[in-house]
Amino acid sequence: MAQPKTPKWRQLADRFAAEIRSGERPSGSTLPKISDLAAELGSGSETVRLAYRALSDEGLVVMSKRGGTRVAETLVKIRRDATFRYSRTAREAAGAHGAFEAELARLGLAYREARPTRIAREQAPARVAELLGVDPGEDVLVRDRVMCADRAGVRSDRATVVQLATSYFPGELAFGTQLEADDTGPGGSKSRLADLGHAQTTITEEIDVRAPTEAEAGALRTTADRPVYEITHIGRTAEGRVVEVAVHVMPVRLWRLAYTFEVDA
Amino acid sequence: MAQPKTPKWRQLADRFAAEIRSGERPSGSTLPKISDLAAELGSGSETVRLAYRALSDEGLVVMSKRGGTRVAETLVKIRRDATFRYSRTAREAAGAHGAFEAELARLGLAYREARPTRIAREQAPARVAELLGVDPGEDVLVRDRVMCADRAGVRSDRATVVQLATSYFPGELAFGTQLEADDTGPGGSKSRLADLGHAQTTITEEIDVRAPTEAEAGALRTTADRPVYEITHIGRTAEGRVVEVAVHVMPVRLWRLAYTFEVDA
DNA sequence: GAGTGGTCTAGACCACAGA
DNA sequence: CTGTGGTCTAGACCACTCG
Repeated sequence: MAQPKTPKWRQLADRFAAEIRSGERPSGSTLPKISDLAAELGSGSETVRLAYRALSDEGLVVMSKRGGTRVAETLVKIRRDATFRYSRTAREAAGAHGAFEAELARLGLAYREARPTRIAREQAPARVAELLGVDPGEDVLVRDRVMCADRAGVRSDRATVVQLATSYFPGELAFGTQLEADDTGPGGSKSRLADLGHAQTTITEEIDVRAPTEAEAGALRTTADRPVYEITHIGRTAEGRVVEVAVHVMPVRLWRLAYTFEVDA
Repeated sequence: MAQPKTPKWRQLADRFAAEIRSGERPSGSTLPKISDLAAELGSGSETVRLAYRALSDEGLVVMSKRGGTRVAETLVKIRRDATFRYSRTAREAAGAHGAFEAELARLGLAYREARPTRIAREQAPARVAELLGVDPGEDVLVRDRVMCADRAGVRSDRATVVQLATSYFPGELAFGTQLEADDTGPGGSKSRLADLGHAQTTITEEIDVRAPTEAEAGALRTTADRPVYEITHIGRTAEGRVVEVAVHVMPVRLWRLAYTFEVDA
């Protein structure tokens, strides 16, 4: 039976993972620095780094350039439940980012945006333009957010960036409406779109995992070799018209996704 | 603005990706072998390997130990639409794996199982037992499949393993029924469960991305550093009882996922 | 500014799959 | 069996970031 040998870095990562999960290495404690551990084990530093990187991808440790490698404070991934998130009642119940904020709060984290939402009229990427059914050269409304989660009292420039979210709306529907305002009010842009007579009733989300672009890696403070989710969210009205396309990019190591739906028996 | 320098291996990967997508390097053509290219570029072999690995993760090339590195025959990922997949009509329309087979056919691939479905009465993993609401020590019905996709005329031991699928059913419902048969008939196990009065009406799927276990890496013919999707599928009856939990493990590089659902406006 | 992880080279050796 | 990719060491140098 094709059973490849377990690489040494994997074994090392598994050993540390066990120590972390057993509580032997508590949250916040520092792991040996790469060069020291390599010397101690008689391994190359690259081997140790691969082990640490695997732990980082699993969300067990956080690596930083000066601070060394530490056991993560939050050992569980953020859960994103796409189904309930988008019902109007849920959206308007607890503020604009209700479901998301509640989920973060459960992990002891606070939601924040890294900078004000960027609102612009510009061309959409080709794939988005096609989905929206607009001409590739035509301007659409773009709302672009950088979403963070901090532990209380953490300096803002050290916060964890958890998601990049860019929404696209057809100009015909959105220009000159409250969708161009900084604050879109209770329930957010989806509720305003509904108020304008373009309520989204059918949502399709496509999930892909890929390497981040250079810009994404920078914004998410991750590296080119750590994969990200790319979720393309497509909102359709009852008539089947696409009124919103949103692209969410988020590091795989921070998130777990969930979908609930009904089927005919 | 934090803009990390693009690593050399990324630049090299991007160059090849462009050449592949432009058609300059046609499907099936062989890339220079790692050691040659490294010598030609004056780089270390590891750098070239990282570039090739990134291309492989993106599904653009296939690396094999003797055959070298070739441009992939199938440049698109397999799409898995979870929503339509599970309606009874869709399931029974085109054979047991209707939606999946149709999707593969669109890519010029044929569906096959690597070995007969393994059917056993045994303990479920702790997490699954909890979801099913059975005692951790209690036996449940396990159906375990290894799913492949081949191009026509490919030797069976060379086929691409695309998914490991393990379903768990409470013994109380499943033991002694057709769910233990090799062939569960039209519509598969979900339809049989429905015939027994336990139709699934609400489906929850949780998606995670993680490193494969050693056994999974072997079965999927992938390596420990390439991530896999782990989809936990939970089927509930109208009364809210969990009657099936299935765990699907599949290489991230081969798949793209899609969900469609209705929301209240 | 100092110290950490990150990238890269150079090259030995290993393990697996294909001709 | 042979040649390919895969793993690993050793060590130089780079770049980021936190104190």
